Amino acid sequence: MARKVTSQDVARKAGVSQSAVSRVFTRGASVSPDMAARVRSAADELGYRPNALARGLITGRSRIIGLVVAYLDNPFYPDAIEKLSTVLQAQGYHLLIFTTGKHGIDTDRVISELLDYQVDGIITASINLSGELSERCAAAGIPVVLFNRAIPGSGLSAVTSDNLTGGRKAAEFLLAGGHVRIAHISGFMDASTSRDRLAGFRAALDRAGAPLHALVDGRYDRATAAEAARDLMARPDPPDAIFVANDHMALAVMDMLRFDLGLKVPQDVSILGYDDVPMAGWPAYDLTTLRQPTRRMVDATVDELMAKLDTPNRAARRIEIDGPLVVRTSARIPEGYTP
Amino acid sequence: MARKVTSQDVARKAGVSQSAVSRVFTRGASVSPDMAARVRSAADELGYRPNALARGLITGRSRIIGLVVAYLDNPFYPDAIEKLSTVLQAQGYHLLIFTTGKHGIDTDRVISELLDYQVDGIITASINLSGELSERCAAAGIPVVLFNRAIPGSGLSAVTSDNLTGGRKAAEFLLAGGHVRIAHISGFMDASTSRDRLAGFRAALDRAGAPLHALVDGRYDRATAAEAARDLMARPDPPDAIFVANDHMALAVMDMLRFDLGLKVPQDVSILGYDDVPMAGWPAYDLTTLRQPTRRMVDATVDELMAKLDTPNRAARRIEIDGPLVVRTSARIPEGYTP
DNA sequence: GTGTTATTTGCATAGGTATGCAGACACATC
DNA sequence: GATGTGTCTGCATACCTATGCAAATAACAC
Repeated sequence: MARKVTSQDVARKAGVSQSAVSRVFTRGASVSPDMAARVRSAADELGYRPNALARGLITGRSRIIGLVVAYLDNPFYPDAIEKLSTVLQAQGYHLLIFTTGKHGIDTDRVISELLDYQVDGIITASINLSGELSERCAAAGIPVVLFNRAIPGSGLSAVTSDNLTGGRKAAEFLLAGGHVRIAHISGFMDASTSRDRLAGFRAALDRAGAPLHALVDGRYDRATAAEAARDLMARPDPPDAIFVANDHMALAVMDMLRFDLGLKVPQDVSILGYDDVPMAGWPAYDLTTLRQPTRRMVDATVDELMAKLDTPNRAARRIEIDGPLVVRTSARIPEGYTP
Repeated sequence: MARKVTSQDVARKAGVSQSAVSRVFTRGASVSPDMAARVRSAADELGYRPNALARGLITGRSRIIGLVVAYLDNPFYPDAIEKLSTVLQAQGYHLLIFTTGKHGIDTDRVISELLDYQVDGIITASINLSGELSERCAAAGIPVVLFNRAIPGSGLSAVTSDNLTGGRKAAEFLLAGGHVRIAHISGFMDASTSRDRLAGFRAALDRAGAPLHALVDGRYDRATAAEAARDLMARPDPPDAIFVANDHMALAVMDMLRFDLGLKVPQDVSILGYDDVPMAGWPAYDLTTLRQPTRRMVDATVDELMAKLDTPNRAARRIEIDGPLVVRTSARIPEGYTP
């Protein structure tokens, strides 16, 4: 186990001071070309690289971003995380993962650990951290950006798709398709995402004078959503269309309808999802769904985080990114429909 | 932005030395109950927690594990990562993510960054890091465990399922089912995982005197695998069974067979996968597959890493975990089959 | 009382880097 | 030659915590 090579070692070898070595590796510092060359050659020879921990300690910037995530079984998140990591990496930041477990237990402990590592910023995904998150992070001066969720009144920046509009588009598409008993399987109601999708959906139905035929909470969980679908179809007046709050549940619903209940999609029931995860495009499902533009959401998240890092007291921003309805075959297509 | 509260502040407030504060937060250090109480109360009041960076700097242990990952679109990985993170978190470690991109570009840069952060250990997943990884990490004294891949002769510990046996079980099941033209769509051959699955598969066929009817490289990629399947079926003598090297590809193959070619699974072709990802159990696919026991693989990975942390010059271990064949309906079930 | 051992505490330093400050130097200007 | 301007460089210190060492205290036996 070779002893770690430090800037001292390099300095000695190059016959300069430790400060000089440091300056060579700090961009924006004043160094003569001659010295830079000497130092770099010595550093290469010894295999020296600055210690990120020591650097973070003194600069007060760790270049670590905490990512808090509850679960990864909805494939929307792995995709987003991969992109997040790549984009941040290109800017010299890295993601430190914190998992809260499905039921958001131990939020308190997670936040503490997050702060222990002196993270420069925090991104949360698939998660609802209570008010204490915002307070403690604000107290520590750490910027937070919520990804795919918003907490109104929390003073935290948030990036989502335009869920209200998405909900509206869903309703309009189903109405145009001539559906009359339109149901919704929602995500849990503590999530702004669920509330907004429902609100937009409901508003558009109202505007058309159509009732929301039924509303069930699917809790963003496959099993729950499948049960909800079974219950809906067992009613005396089953729906002829179901808007499901995300693809992950929508696929479970389709499985339930087709394989357990022997129904045809979309002939018997139209299904609409939300997210456009890769599987939605697979022929076995071919799910009509509202796309969340992951790429743009990720870029916006990182931009917002970087902006907050540069400008500490910047006001929180609420960023909503519009995504298209991706028409496939799981929902009846209105006559003469053009996108 | 509140100034950071340090052990000095706590010491002052509690009327003790900084060392005392440190000792209270270092388990195994000698402190009187009286002082511990005083310090803790002062710390709570000020909201003090030890700075992990400073601590890492002096102890030489950052409690950060680097996770190197190429891609997350195969759902086997998000699942594993979530579990890895949870298990490590319980032991006071956290995962710092490094993505290499699909084509393993920039491996060199990734390793450098990894070392910059003074990670205590490294776990790689879905990735083939060349010999330089092992060399540089060995030089720096950082333990490495490969997850779901092995590099023979590299001297690195590796945890996989028992791929040889898995391949064998696949062949035996297909043979018992009476198949005679048995093909394989493999992963890329740089991966030990692919090679072992194929080797086990081939060995069992040989032993039974059956030929491997066809072999194509699917590169662990959906599109490539689907094309491979199309090509196979376009031959004058198409296979009656295909063993696909992972579920991710197997599902694409099933889609291709059923929706593009109008074939029936398993009546026209039997399909076998590998992994048992959640989707394999969904009724739309109901894929017969070899389970990789994620939970046990993750536990073994973490155990091995911790062991290497405790015993620096420990010999590398190669851990293979047996998983069952999960029989569903995508492959013909042999007469009188019992598991 | 002395002596012995165990426990607790503070002092001082180390760990690896960044940076304010002042000195050194070169060069130009008058 | 004196003064000013600008560029480099080294010194010394700070960031925050852990820990070896020695001093102080306590506990105990005789």
